[in-house]
Amino acid sequence: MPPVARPARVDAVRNRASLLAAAEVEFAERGIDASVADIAKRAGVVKGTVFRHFATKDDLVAAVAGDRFARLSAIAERLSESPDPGEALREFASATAEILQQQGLAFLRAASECNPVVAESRDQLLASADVLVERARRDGIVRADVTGADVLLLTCAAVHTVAATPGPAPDLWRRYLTIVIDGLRPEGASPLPRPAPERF
Amino acid sequence: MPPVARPARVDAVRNRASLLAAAEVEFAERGIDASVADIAKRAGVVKGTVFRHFATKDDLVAAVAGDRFARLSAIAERLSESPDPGEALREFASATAEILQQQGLAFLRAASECNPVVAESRDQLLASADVLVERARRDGIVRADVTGADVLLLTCAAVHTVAATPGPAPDLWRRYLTIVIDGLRPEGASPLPRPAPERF
Amino acid sequence: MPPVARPARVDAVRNRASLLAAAEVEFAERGIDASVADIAKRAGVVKGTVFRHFATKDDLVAAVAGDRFARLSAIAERLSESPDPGEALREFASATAEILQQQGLAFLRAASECNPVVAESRDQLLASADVLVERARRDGIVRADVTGADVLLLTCAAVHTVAATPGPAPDLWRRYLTIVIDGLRPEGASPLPRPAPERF
Amino acid sequence: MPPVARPARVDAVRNRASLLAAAEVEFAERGIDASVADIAKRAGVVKGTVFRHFATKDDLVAAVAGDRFARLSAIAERLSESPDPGEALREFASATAEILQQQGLAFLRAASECNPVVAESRDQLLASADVLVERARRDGIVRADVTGADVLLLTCAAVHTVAATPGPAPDLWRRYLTIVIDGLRPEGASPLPRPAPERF
DNA sequence: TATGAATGAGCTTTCATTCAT
DNA sequence: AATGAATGAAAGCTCATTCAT
Repeated sequence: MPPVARPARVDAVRNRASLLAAAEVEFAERGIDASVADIAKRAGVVKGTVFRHFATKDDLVAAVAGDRFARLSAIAERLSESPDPGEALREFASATAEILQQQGLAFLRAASECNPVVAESRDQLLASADVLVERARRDGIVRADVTGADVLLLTCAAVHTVAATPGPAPDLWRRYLTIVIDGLRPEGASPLPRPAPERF
Repeated sequence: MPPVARPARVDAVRNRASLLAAAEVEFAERGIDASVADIAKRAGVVKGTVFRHFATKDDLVAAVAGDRFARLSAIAERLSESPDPGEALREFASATAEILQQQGLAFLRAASECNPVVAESRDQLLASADVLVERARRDGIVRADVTGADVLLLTCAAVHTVAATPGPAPDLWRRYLTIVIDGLRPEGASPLPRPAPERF
Repeated sequence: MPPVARPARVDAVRNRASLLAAAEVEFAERGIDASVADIAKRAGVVKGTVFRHFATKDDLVAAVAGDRFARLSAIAERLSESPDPGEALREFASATAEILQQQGLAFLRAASECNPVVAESRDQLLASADVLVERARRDGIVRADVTGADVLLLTCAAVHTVAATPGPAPDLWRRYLTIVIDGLRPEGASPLPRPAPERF
Repeated sequence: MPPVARPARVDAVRNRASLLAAAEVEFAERGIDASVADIAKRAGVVKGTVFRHFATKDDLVAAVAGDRFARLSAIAERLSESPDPGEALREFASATAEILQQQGLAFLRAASECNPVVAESRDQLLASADVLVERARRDGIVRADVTGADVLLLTCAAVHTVAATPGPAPDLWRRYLTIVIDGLRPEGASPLPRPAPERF
């Protein structure tokens, strides 16, 4: 029974939370190149503490990015029980776009690329998306040869246009997501030249 | 027979070409953060030589990126006299995608953002795109509320999906460009929620 | 008995002191162009450590130079209450010369030129010198048209002769300071062709 | 008898002269750190040509500095036959100051320090100064224990004050040279604490 | 002999990571 | 568990000097 034991844990938990919150903001603002020092400063701790909680910067990236993917998976799961498959798919794409736009698409991509833990979260999301697309396809709302990966990639693509535009129009993706979803309609669809990717 | 002809320094010309080629590859692979040292190494010269040919790293970026935009503008100009406006637009989008995919989209964007010369090349391209879209619109091939900026952004977006996919499928963009262009058809088009951006 | 006392990082304090000492020597020997790498090597730390203690090279310059000027101002203030104004002025000039000689005149000048904080220290010294000269003038010890700036400049000048001489005669300035101060006597003084500078 | 021989020499001579002139200006303006590239540009040649005429930058420094010392030696020699020794000494000091001020004292010092050829020119000047001082001393115009080196060093010192002053007062040295020469009068001279240096 | 490109060591500064306290 | 200093490997860029033409 150590006499001076527990309170330290409370600090640690609070610090970890502060760090994640700070990292989210910094990564969103500065991208994956945000410096550990700035994140520490925003969290109100020193640099060394960052590395106690996250052994490398990459681990911190993974924690932030993984959380986003997990959040999206949860949304997908909820929507998979919605009565209107078409609306569910549209909502899923919008929610995804919103989060991607908020956190920075480039950041999330960089994160998944070099981190297996994040990659796994992302794969889970992919599975959820497949379910939603399958339901919409059965209802004749989207063309037959479209997959969950297609929808996710196209959503990323629509979000990407925001970053490529100078002025502050954070929801410009809505314009392009509309066009893209129009492009998925079965009527008069052109044949697609390449197979859908299995992963992304 | 000029007795004091300028030999034009064969090696200098070769080095400049090597540097541009190396920079293209490095920028494509590593993005705009590719280091001058790596570019020099790939070109088979020392760092100092890079700075003889391009006074700053930014000048090198501009040379690579500017060239790509110029190439695209030339293509657009040629296509603007094609008899089939719909086919011309599709070809333009494909050519654009091909070059964007090859060079690295993120790099080109970063280059235009912090380099006024590159930005100008890009603006010229935008003007050319507007002409092509205008012709296609008059033919009823694309919906009325779509602009050159829209088409360029959507093409970038389609290309972006390649970078977001792991396996080596360099022309995956063809799949998504098809979907996107399908989405531009006038028939049954959903209303677009945000105005088109003026610049990009 | 504070349970969480600040150890004050003994090694950090030692490193900071080593750095200042090393910088003093290097700046004295090589002038303001002494490299940060050499200073670090002499202090027995790595380059990065220098920048932890002094964010820029300029800050290090300012720390070394500012300290010297502050030391001189303190001496001037003490001497301004001495009962013998003539002796006080001579002592001030000697003390100034000693410090200037030790630190390297060119370095101190360069430091004041490009660093506002150092410039302020120097201006304060100028004010102190004016007080001492004013008192000596009232006692008829120096000619009427001489100012604090004159005395400081002439002291710098006397010190400068040491640097201009090859052999190791670090206090050669004493010889020339004597001549210069003799030149300030009121008796038989030649008219001075240019006004005294306001600053230096 | 080479058929295409001489004209080249004319070019070479002209280039050498241009280089010396350009170096004078650049060294005066930027000090000894003036870059070879800038000197070449001002002279209208390329960098490589500089090194054909002067094997190292140091040699170029030596050529410029040596010329100045030679010019001063010539003046001293002429003045050593003047009927008024006091006036001759004053004129010599003024001429010296003028040239030192024009060329940059720090530059000339740096030049003599690391270049034996310049050092020799300087030694010759020292001998000339000794003659002038000896004559003035015999006339009772300067104190007995003063040497040519003293006068040169004090002249340098007076000039040094110009560089140490911010505003553009290029002949401020006249003020301090007056004070310094007043300080050399035999009447009421304080004893000098250190022997005169043999070289400088 | 002149050219101007290539070289390579040097500079200040940044940053992820390690480690003594 | 937290601190904050030390580390060392980058980075972009400059410049005296060498060398092929």
